[in-house]
Amino acid sequence: MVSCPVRTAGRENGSDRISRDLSPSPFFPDMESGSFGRYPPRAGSERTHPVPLDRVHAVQESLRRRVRLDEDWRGPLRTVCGVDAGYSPDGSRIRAAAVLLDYEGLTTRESVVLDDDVAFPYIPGLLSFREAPALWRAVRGLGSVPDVILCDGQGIAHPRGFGLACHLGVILDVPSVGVAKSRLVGCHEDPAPERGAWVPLRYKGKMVGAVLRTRAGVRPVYVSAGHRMTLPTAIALTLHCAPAFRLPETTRRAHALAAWSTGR
DNA sequence: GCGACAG
DNA sequence: ATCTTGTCGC
Repeated sequence: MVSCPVRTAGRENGSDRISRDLSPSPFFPDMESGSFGRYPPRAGSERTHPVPLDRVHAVQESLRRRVRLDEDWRGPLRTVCGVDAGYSPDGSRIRAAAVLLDYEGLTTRESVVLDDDVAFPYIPGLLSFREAPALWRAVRGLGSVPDVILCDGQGIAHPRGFGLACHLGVILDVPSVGVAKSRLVGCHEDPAPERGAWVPLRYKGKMVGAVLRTRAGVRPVYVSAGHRMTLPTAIALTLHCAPAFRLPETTRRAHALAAWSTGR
């Protein structure tokens, strides 16, 4: 892949902000960047195309066929990547952050932060079309390919079995896990109050994920496999990455970098 | 028709 | 997601 000039900026948290290869994602053939306009529409008379749900759903169904729900570890995990997105106050710009941590110790190795125009509205079930393009660029800007990516959103616990974690995992072909803060679909009981307790998240008669307690007495998180992943491994990874707080360190650090109020 | 609805 | 400080409780 052709790489753009290496750009380094900022030094917040002592983290690198290196951005390589800022090319746009090629995974939206029918919907090149801007085909829906920018969101929200700029004051004046900028037109935004209505989202053709049938076509977008078709793209999800198509990509869903590439999801693999088995593991493919090439040895022990060495790195875990956290990704998250934040928005400008007026909602017109999206900031994507990718942070690479050492799996053991969870120390930060490097991070990439970049901004882009928002080109898709927020629609439950279509979050990945709004955030994946920018997150994809951020992850590809890292100096090395992560062994696994933890996403702030659902994996297969999704209306069409293709949440943000699946989308990112597939287009990057990297194992991924979805760790969402709230439920999108499915039913479940309350997991026991202790850390590590979990109950199945069921949807349409299938177990699509787990409602996992990462911290005693605190609201659980919704874990589901994204790509090249199994639920047991997803749960173990989540617990490993969330040793002290409700959310995984991966997500917490990516969030700190992507939050608009902080940073730039 | 009436809710629900990742971030 | 974002607008926003202190405050009640373990």
